[in-house]
Amino acid sequence: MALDALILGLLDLRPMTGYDLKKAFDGTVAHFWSADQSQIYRTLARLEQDGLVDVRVVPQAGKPDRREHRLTDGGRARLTEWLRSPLPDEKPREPFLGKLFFVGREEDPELVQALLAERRNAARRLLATLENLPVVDGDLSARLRSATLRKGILEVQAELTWLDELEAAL
Amino acid sequence: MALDALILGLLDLRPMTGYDLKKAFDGTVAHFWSADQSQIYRTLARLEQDGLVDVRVVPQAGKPDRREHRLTDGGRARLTEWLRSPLPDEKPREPFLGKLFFVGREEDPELVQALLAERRNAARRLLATLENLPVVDGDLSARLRSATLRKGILEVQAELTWLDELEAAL
DNA sequence: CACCGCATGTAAAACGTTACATGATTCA
DNA sequence: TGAATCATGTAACGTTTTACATGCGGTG
Repeated sequence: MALDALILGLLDLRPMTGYDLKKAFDGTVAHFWSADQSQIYRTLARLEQDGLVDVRVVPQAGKPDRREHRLTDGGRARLTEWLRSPLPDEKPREPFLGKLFFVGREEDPELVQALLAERRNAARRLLATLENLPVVDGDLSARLRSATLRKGILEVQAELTWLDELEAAL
Repeated sequence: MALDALILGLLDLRPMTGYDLKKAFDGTVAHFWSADQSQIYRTLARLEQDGLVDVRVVPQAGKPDRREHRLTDGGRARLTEWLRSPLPDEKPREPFLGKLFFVGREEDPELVQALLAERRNAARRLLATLENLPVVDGDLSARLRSATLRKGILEVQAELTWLDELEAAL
């Protein structure tokens, strides 16, 4: 499962609590994956059971104890295995395009405009978010991470261009 | 659920069997949605139970009867409702970017090359598929459908460009 | 005999929503 | 002072998706 591997990958960067992971999903990797809290905690529990991570409880003053998860050797092996496995087929899921594909039947040009406008707003918000994520320049790892971000940005920009073109054509 | 709505949308174009729908998912709408057979049949059964589609059995010579599904008034209403509902948040799921994000830890430039090459092949195949899909020019509906396809094509092309750039930079 | 057209069934894995709990701290 | 937010986590329940297997009557 990809979520397993992504969690392992994040924990390989540094040990984290479930809470930390949630923030990582909402920040660093938001442009290619999302996961909600309960999903993260459940997965973490399973990874622990499977011996891929272990937990160290770190007391804090004035805050709940941190349950820090870190990779075991088995976890590192699992991550490597995933990185070397073939890519799964993509299965796109784009509700926006789904709507656009069928919205013509409503015979309502304003509805089309509204749909495009809604999407444009979402795209702009996303672009702003991505542009605020830190770009670090450094070794191979850092450059690859930046590249994933760059791809996200290019994609949103391409979408905005496409929207311009489409709105002009209608 | 979006799959419900997409099936309703397709059936609104013309009545279809589950089998026809599967082909539609693998062809016409492949660039923004995928569904497997069992999922389609199960969903059709549910839609029928809910009174959103009904079935007419059409005998054929030398082949199993066709179970043609067509929209009821309720089904059309449901489709309209979906088309007018707000867009859900996107939750990206891109295993490729996930791997790229973490693959640096393997300290293996060849592995990176292989990953990019694998992706490039997939992108090229996808581009070929999309370019072979028919583009119809006509009324609003037709133009919107072409636009979804155009977006798919632009996206893959942007990805190929990004791959060029990235490979050159490494 | 393999494949097409057409479907059914079942189980497991994955994902999401909602609610709850607790002790700081910050902000109006 | 009271409300909101942060930091951390648990739990129950429901929905979605995936994977895989099976059946049957043609046709080339």
